[in-house]
Amino acid sequence: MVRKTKEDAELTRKRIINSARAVFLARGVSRSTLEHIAAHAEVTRGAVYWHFENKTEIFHAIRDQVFLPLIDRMDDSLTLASDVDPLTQIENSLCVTIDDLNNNIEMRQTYEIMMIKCEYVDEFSLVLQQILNNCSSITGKIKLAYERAEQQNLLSSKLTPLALALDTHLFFSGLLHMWVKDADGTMFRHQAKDLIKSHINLRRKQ
Amino acid sequence: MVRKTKEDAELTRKRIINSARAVFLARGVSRSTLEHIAAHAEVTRGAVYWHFENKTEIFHAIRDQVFLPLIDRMDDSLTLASDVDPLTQIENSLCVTIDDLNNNIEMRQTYEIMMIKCEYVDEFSLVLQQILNNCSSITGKIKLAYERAEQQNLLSSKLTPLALALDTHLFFSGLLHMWVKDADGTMFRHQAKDLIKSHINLRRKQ
DNA sequence: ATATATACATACATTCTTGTTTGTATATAA
DNA sequence: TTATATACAAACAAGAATGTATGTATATAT
Repeated sequence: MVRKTKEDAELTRKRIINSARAVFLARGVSRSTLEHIAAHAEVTRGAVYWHFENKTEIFHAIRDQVFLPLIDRMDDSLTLASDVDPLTQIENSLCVTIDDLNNNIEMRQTYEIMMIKCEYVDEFSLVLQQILNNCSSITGKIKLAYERAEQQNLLSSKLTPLALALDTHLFFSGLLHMWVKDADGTMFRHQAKDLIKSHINLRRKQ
Repeated sequence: MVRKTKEDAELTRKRIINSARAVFLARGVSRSTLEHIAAHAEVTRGAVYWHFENKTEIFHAIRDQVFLPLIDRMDDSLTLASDVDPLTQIENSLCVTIDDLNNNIEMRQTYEIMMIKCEYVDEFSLVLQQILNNCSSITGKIKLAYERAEQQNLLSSKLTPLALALDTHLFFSGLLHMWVKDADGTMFRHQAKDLIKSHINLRRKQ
């Protein structure tokens, strides 16, 4: 029972990726073997080696599946014209990400893998650079929103839009890390949106 | 040349720990073998197995060496009576941690290992719980400082001390993560203290 | 209809890594 | 002074994990 149709093969590929995500999450990337992944996908390592060169390539496939679309959406929600004020726009874009984490299992698992089930050495260390690049990109978008807020006289503080954006970005970065670590949800997950609201309210005039 | 004196043995133990830190940093915890660590310490695995049961125990030794004293100091700088105002006290305690990271190589390397060179699965997953516990402890201390600031009418906002403390903690958590990832220092390390100042200034009246 | 490339499964060889066991020189206790 | 425990080194055994090589049934192209 071999030589499937192209659609079958593509399905196998996706099953391998999904299995790898589950295995990475349960055992960590390093301790996950291609045999584990293959077994979970109900194929042999032969199939895995056919579709991927090695474990690293599977890792990147998982990452790209979640993060490539994510960046675009983050961009959109901060850049697109909107009827709400810029501060609410920032608040919403952060909340949307939290919603995504809550609703999208693949995204939640991928975040967890990237944050606490992966060691950034050797082939993985270049991912760190990508993360830093995304950060400055996102910070830039937030800064633009704060500049609009400043023009509309919505800000309470004398901080520059850049300083506000960096502070917001660091806040959200910390929130995401804690969100992931707080698996039972009692400490951060249940109040994540409230924390975002407070963070933005701190900037609002009055 | 065996059977050293007790002082020699303790020295060997410390050399193993220091070597493990270096090896963990370079190769990640998972890819570091006891042979790597032993070779770096210029001993054999026999010595490693004499002093430690396995790699996990070395990991915890490294962690304890840095984090046990750290918690106390963080406590002190926030709780002890001081002549500066509470907001400056918070600011200083955060800056001190940044100074520590800059000056204390062991601490810097340990942070880097814990944050991006370790997978929190199996035996390591209970560390996550410890981290969360530390977080709520630190947040509690910051909250107390904000309460004093509120009593002294130093705060600009209508946020509760708890909300302010959580926001500060998440900000600092994000800053530490970015500080570690920003290895060349161009993005966060060089302006870490300014970011802290801005964060606190946002809370100051006027 | 036949040839070929595809999509795997199976088998093999090699390298790591670990844990344990054994050996041993020497501080140290008695 | 002798016995014993200490602080390792060295050797051993076993299992994992990886990559590759080989086999093969069947879509698909010609």
